[in-house]
Amino acid sequence: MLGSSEMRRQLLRSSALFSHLGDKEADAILAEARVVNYAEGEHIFAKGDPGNSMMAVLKGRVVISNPSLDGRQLVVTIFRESDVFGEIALLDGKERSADASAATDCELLVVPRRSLLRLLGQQPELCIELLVVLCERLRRTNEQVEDFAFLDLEARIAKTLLRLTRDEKGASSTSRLGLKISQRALGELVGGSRESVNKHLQDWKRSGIIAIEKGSILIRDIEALTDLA
Amino acid sequence: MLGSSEMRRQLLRSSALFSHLGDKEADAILAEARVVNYAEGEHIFAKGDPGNSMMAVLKGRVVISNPSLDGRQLVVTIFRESDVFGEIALLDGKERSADASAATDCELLVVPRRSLLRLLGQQPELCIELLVVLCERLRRTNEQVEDFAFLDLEARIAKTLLRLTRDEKGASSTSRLGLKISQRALGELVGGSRESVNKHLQDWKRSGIIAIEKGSILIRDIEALTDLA
DNA sequence: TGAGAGGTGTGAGGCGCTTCACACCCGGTT
DNA sequence: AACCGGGTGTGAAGCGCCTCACACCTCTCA
Repeated sequence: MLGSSEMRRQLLRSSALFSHLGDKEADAILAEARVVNYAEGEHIFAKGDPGNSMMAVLKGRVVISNPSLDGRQLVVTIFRESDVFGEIALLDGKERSADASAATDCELLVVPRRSLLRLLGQQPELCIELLVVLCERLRRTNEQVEDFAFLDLEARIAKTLLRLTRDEKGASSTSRLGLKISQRALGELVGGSRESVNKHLQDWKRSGIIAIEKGSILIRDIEALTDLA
Repeated sequence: MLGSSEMRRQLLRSSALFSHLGDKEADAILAEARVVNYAEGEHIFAKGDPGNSMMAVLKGRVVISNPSLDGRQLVVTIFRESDVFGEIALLDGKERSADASAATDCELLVVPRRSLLRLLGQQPELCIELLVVLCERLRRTNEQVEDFAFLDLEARIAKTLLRLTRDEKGASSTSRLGLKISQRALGELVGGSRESVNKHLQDWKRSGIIAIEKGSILIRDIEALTDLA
């Protein structure tokens, strides 16, 4: 469905998890995986669904979020090209632990549970690779707990602002540190209300730490932000 | 150092992670692991230390906690017999991500990094077992993030009170749901101040949900607590 | 052209939690 | 005996963040 088998292998290897795979191993996975497209805003899976597959992002952005009882959302992560997600439910066979939906139009490689489990048994390489992915995930989540426990809203906003710009501009090293995100979305990332986010941004604008233009945020003083976080 | 090799294998298999190992595999690990004792309150490792080993708890309790800049502590987990910890730093070769210290006198099996990595490559079984352990860890931590983001202090206290009693009395099914823990320690578990914890406990005492006697907490109305959480 | 939707800016009021301060009780130490 | 440290109970003051309420702006769409 996607050109020559060599091209398809390259596609697979673009994901961190599969990057070290040999041709044979790659083909084994590709034989059982499907490519699926989602439109912006579309629902991928919901917390509580049975988790019988794992996904790799080939193109676009995927938002992982947690719904609260009263309808609020906490955005836990945003995955992009070459990231893998949905491994947890797949590995332990339980329910999905969060919602996933498409932040932009996107293209996912879907690996079914049975296939991956079998491959894991056969390929220690892959298994260890997956261990590393889970470790990173765990470190990140631990840090999130810490942040909620110790940092106030201002510090959390500063921190995620810095993280977002690093992520964003990491590849395309645009000199200007701009960031296009709605304040409501920022609120869902840091676990705060839209209004509070706005107030802190205004404070920072007044102190010259950031500038706001045309719905995007420019960071003028990284030092100051780093101090706050 | 610990009797017959058969006894030592049994010891090793008492840990969830190693329970499915064959004799040969068990011996391979035992050949490279050491048993170490720590006294109550003793330091095991600190956040930031190089992480070149993994531990299995043979006896006693180990507290995993995160220090904040201003000296506060957040207790992340308490590990007990048959639990394994310290795998993260071991696997990715980075620093330890939290503090560990002995909550009671305890006995740990210490597996050095190099040994375990080699064994993982050779034993897909063990590798998958470890994946499952990490998944559980990840689910638990995700839930913690959720709790901090959505639940107020009262709900978090209720929840951990329930969890603690379940953990405690799970094995030794004492009919009475008592729990001996200082209110300060409870505060560190839920990310709140000792005073606030006290106030909620008092409220609950007045409503007959719990009783407090001789420094230990009796749960009288599990229903009510569950509702709060 | 006007209506509606979604993003932004801002003030008032209120609740939850922290910090500080202090009093009390108990067990161990000298 | 007097004393101390650690755990507990409680009130006052204050801050951070939330909710609510409302104004304004811009874009899209009929």
